[in-house]
Amino acid sequence: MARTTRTRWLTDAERSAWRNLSLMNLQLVALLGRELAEDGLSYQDYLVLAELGDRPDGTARVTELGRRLGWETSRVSHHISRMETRGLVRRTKCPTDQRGWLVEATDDGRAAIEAAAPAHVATVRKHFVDLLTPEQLRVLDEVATTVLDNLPPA
Amino acid sequence: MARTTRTRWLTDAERSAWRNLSLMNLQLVALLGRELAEDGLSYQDYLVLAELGDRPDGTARVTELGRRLGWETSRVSHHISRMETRGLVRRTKCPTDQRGWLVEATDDGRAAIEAAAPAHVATVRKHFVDLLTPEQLRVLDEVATTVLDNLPPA
DNA sequence: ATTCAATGGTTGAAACGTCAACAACCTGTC
DNA sequence: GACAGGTTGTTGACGTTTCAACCATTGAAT
Repeated sequence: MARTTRTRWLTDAERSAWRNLSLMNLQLVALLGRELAEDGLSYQDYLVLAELGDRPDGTARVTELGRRLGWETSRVSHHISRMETRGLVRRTKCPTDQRGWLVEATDDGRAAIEAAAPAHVATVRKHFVDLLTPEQLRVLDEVATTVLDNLPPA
Repeated sequence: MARTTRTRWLTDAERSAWRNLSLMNLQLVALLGRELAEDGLSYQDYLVLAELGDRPDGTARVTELGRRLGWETSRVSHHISRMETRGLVRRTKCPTDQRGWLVEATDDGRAAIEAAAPAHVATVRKHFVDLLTPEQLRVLDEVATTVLDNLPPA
């Protein structure tokens, strides 16, 4: 920003919105994580397994997982390694690109997310979705999309 | 949830809202963190220093900091220790409760956040606040407050 | 005064995330 | 076909976060 421009500080309403939204996210994720722990999964495990489950062939490239989850590639790689150690997922060489790997859930992985999903979804409903009107949900999605579309390319 | 109740899965709109909101938060925090790194602070450092700066006497109890930031006490303790090592904050025994500590920013800490704040706020504006209408911000705050108020006590 | 549950905070170990460096492969161009 | 530059993913080091165990102090009840 230009040195000569005086900083436009945030108004109380602006600060409050950003702060409360962050706090909300933090607390919800923490809650969901504690819940999932009872089923032997972390929230991150759940996200990965859910993403794999969404795909027609049940596999995803490492980079693609990263893009979907908003994780750096390195983070994906480390996390997949840990999940692999625990027998939740498996890596196979990508047939069409020799640099790449396909990640897929093992039977144990599929069983784990199937066991955890109902309680997880129920919690998302109880503490988030069902507290809001369709209109509020629409605005949230709209806002998030707007912000995401305006992020710097990197 | 009752075993007999069939799971009400999320609709696409509900999934999208939750997913995009989380993604938005993740990306914004990452962006702000990279920004602040140029001024030698992490996003977490910034939050702590900002919170201290908000207080009339410039001090806060460890637990109080945790409540405001949504951090577990242990996390606060560890983080304050690291910041103390770097000379950004200082602990003093709480005069009214011998168990407690008061955290306060050092001169270096105050200088650091003052140096970082303008660019930080500008980024929050550019990539969040200024992209949204007052009405959208109002809904965000309203939603976050609703959700936070309905969290389980723990 | 003594006990006892609750609170405030710290610690160490383990899981997690980021960063920079790197190796392997792909793609286009000459 | 060889080179240049970009892409894919891994690794190790290091900082961060969680979890459980723990100690000291407080406040309330007896």
